[in-house]
Amino acid sequence: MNESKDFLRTIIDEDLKSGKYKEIITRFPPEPNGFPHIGHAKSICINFGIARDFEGQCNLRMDDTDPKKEDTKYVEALKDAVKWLGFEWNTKVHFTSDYFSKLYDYAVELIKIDKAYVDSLSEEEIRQYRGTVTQSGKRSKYAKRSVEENLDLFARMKNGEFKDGEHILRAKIDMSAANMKMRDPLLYRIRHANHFRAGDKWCVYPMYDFAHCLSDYMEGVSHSICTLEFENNRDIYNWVLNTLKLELPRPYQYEFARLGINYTIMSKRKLLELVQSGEVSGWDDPRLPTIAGYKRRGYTPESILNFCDQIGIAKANSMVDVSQLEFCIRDDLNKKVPRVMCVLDPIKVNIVNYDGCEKIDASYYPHDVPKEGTRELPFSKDIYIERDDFNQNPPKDYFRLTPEQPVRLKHAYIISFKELIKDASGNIIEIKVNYHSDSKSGVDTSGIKVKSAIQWVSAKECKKVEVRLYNRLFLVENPEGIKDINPNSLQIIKNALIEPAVINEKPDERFQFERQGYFYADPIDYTEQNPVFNKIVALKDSWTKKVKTTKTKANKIQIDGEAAPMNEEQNKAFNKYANELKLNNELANILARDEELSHFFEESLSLLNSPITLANMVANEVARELKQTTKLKFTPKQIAELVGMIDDGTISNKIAKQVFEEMAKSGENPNAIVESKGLVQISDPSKLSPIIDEIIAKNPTNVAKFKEGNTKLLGFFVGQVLKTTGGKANPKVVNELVAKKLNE
RNA sequence: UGGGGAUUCGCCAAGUGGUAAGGCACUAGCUUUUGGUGCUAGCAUUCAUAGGUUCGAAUCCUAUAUCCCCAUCCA
Repeated sequence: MNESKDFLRTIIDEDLKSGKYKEIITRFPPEPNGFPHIGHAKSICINFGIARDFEGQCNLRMDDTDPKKEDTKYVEALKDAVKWLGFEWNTKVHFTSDYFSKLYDYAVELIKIDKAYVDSLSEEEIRQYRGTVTQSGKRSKYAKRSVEENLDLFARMKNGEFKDGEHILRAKIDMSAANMKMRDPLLYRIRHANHFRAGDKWCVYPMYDFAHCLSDYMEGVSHSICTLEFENNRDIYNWVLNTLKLELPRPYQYEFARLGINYTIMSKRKLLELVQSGEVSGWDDPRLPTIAGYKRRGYTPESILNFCDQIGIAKANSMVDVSQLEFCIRDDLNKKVPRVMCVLDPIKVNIVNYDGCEKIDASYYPHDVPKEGTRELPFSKDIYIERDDFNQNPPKDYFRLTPEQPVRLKHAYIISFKELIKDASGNIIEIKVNYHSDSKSGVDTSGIKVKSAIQWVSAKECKKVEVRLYNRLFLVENPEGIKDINPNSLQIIKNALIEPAVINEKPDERFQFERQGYFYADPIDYTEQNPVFNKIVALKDSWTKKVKTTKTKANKIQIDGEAAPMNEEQNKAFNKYANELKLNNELANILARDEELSHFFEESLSLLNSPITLANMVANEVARELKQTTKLKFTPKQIAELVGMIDDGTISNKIAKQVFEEMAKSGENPNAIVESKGLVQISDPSKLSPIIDEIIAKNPTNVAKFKEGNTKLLGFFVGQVLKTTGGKANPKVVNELVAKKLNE
């Protein structure tokens, strides 16, 4: 776990501390209309992880409000994913469809308080009436229907008296709301459809915005965590719960950025397209970012969990590099799985001076993996090695077998090149070599230095296996769909050769094929007759990577637009502030452009003739408060009082900010705050000196660093002094004193 | 275009007025019978840009730029 908390956990911490909730309840609320992918895994980790961390609970809830798209098989896939990742839901799986009758009652409630109405506009008309982002919409004439009529109509909608689309239940909010989502959102639609759980019982189905918040509420959810695209829906979420006047505690919605990974597609719609088009073999195709795909490919739940932990949770749209995921699976498997030898592209090697055969005892694990286990490796005259591990005309720094360079057969002997056998067209079909009988692994007395040890299998005893190599499914970083697909994303090797122990002993399901990567015995297609291995991920490879592209950092140039021109009145004010009062242009500009601020400023100026300090206070501090609240708790007079204390040296700017905050919160007079908290600043060097000396004595390493030229540390020392004096030390004086003392 | 979000290294991401965390990637060196692993070191005088406030700004103020979301009877 990271030491630092993400923003959600920070909020929850505060809510718990403030007593807003006694227990933390979250939920993972997928719609069962597709297979879960690694983006869902992120959400699962967040919701179940938070529940675990705060000793609360997380509900698994199927958000099944659209009977047209949902299906039981997706419910099962979702349950599998949660279980596979190692989380447990509380007692049972929840379904929004279980709440249909309660939801219906809430809708009736809304109608009764005249906050919902049955609209009978056509779909097209509804769209038109909604307006656009820049133009407000207009309300349907049906919004005027009486409560009784609405109640009657809604009941008849439920009873199936109308056709799909004939009527619709809407919230009565505001057709001119700037947030489009609040323009009388749809609550219930008529659907004569069979629901996979509710059957034919219902003819009306609730919309997401109505069902979700209430389902959360009914389950006692405290924190309803969803992705960024629901930010605009938060207003409806709150509106529904508030206008129904539900008892506290109630849930609140928080949004985080969904997961994006480069070279992969995460949209459920596009994933479905890939599956249906046959571009992949199914939802569990190992090239897919679905949980089922990763599982089939051989990823471990631990690696996915770790990945989710590493990428963090934030609100900025982001695209994680696949290498981060690959790191997680390598990192996990490195500690766990046996190393074995498999030759993917075999070339025959004949050891001319070796006769007979022998069994070599070889460890499954390298020296740095603290696990035990060995197998017997048959060795004989005829073996196979990887075609790439021999090179007749090696490039510089090639470590493997060449006509001049011997190589070690991993766990066995060193061999030296003797002769090449080629066919009529010049292709190498066999390499003849000599072995060094005194170079056996572990008891090597030959003194021969080799640069590497390569994998091999004995020709007679090795087993033929099928190996499926996966490359990234897409050619481009940000794929749009089938058009970007990598035609070589799957490579099947039918005749790979593997050492016999893997097949006979089956020491594990996952292996590292030495020097190649991690592989997984396919859980479905693997048979005794035709063993199949999926490549999970390649080992890191700093050899083939040596030919690397150099990247250049382009300096981005930003073109700044211009601020809107000032009107006549603003211009007049600006000139007055800049010329008469001698404010700097920035200050004059800020005040002149904001009517509220300029009024505030002029009023305070009439009480205290200190234009510059006042202007600073108003343009910076007052402006901030104005952004956050509509009604200020303090007056221009109080500001004048506060500025007066700065001007006469009673308090420093730093204290002034502290006092200001207090004043903004309580509305108390600055004088009173300063007095009650004893905030008068300390400017007397004789009082400050001992404190500074103490801090210098306590931080010898920082003093040394400072003397070596790290002048930034001056801020550190000043900060420490301010901290120990509770902000009361006069920073200017401290600054001078510290600088003097440090330079002594 | 109205509204809502976001912007800290190639990619994630801490940080909420007092020395710019960490991970991935990358680059060296050491170790290594995996060109793996491990270890060590190196990777942001600067936080989208420009101003302002402050002894001190990634953090506060102002303006600007760029990206994302919203006009499904989907969720």
